[in-house]
Amino acid sequence: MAKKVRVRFAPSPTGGLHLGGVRTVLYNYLFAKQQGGDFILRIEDTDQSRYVPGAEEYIYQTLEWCGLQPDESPKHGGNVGPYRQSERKELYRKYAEQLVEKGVAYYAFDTAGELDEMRIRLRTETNPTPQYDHTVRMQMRNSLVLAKDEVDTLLQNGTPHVIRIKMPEGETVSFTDAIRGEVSFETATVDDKVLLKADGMPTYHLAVVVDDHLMEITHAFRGEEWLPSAPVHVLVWRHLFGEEAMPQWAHLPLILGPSGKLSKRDGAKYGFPVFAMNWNDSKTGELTEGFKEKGFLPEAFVNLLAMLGWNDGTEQELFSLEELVQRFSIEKVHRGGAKFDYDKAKWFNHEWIKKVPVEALMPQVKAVLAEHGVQVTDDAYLSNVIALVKDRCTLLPDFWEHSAFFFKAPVEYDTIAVKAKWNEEKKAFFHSYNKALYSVSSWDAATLETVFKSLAETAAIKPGELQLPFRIMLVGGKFGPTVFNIAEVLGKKETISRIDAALNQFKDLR
RNA sequence: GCCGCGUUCGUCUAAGGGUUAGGACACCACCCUUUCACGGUGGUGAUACGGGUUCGAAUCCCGUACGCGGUACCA
Repeated sequence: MAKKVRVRFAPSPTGGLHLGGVRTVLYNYLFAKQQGGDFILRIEDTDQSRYVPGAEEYIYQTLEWCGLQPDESPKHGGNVGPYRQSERKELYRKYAEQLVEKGVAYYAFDTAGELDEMRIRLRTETNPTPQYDHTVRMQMRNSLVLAKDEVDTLLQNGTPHVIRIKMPEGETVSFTDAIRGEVSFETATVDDKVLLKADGMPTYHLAVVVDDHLMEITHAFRGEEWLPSAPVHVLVWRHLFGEEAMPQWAHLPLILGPSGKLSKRDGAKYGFPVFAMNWNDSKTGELTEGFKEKGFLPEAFVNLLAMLGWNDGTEQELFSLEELVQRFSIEKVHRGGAKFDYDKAKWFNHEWIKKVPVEALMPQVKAVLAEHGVQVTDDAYLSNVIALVKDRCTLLPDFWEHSAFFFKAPVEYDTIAVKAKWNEEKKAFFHSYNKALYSVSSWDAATLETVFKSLAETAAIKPGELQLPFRIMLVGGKFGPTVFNIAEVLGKKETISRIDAALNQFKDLR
């Protein structure tokens, strides 16, 4: 029987989650749920200097907003915790030392200064960034060159040191990536990466292997930026737990901005968000806008992210999270990076606003209106309004522009537009229409239109000539849904009062 | 520099030896609508380049170019 599928998303809490990060979460989540497996959130906070307060909480909130809840995490608990690497610190050293004993890793006592010195000394035109690798390690201060008793003394004296992996020289390390197929590296081209830092914390390279093993991770999906260090991870797996126990790797393509790599700067420059939610950096005081606050629906956000680098082979583009869980396949994820297109993103949101039921939009539309000082008390009224205008809204804040007149009677009118069509006959028509409205049998768009048209006929005016003035009376300008629908939603009292008010405004028009 | 990964309309992508290279966004035109949108119909528009393999190549192989990533006691 196959092992239960377990995947993880392992961010470091250093800031907001951008598009690529959330998409990595999404693909992990989709795969786990489809396979009936577990989705684990592990916090990789091994670099204390980069830790940003609030970043972890931000991650939970983002996942919650997107509907991608982990089964296990520092917050949700689980059987293989702790899920924060800083709290697992003590457990990594023994694995690193195990590697030293096997002769595949070594102690290195070089100071930061000595490292710098080496990099400067060896720097040439054709080798601008010398690495700590097989060509230089024998010139450095480490347990490979120092006598054993000297090393022991240094260790006993608590001399600061790291543990580095000893990359073999003439070997080819290869593995199968679920997206890219067989990938291979010459070990001689990879440097002796630090596995355990001087402060006792593991680097990513050690922690990812140890934790994936201890947490029984079966599939490891991560960004393509990790591909170059994959051979290190394969080797650590081989020596610690056996390569056959290694998770199935998949390196996801990167999401690019309009000018290459996607950055916060792109967002500022091109006017679109790159983070899932607003991120307020406590260090810089800088606010980076999020998709949520920009007015995206989580359904749309998830949908557009899923389609950025994956497609099921059909022409379907609109998928709910449930459908994605059903249809997702890691093999169909693309190899190439995808440039993010904000226009397309907005299209997804528009489609989802149209698709989602009115009730689901109520709280969010209320919030939008509240920002403009409108407190909605009548839910039934709001629901009618939303039903009438939702198809016209691309982002949530658009609801204001498209429905403000339902909550505030016009104060200014597009009199220029009225003027062209205004005369005494029409004025008379509206007086009589308004009168008729008092006693109309049923207040619905169809009836209002019938009465409107029959009165127009009596007055011998083409209804079309009257609709524009009517519209302007109700909303103030040349916009909005069908005018009779507006009147229906507005209600009898309000409609009549708006006609009166407008007639009063138009009386000097000539 | 070196290592790795990529490359189909402007963008996201389909087609994985035989298709007039399909769809979506954006753009343009027309239609609908006596408002503004939505919507509908149609259009412009792509296999990076050069070799090879093959009866036949977007698809397989090699090279080149370009892009991206990595090259930290960061993840």
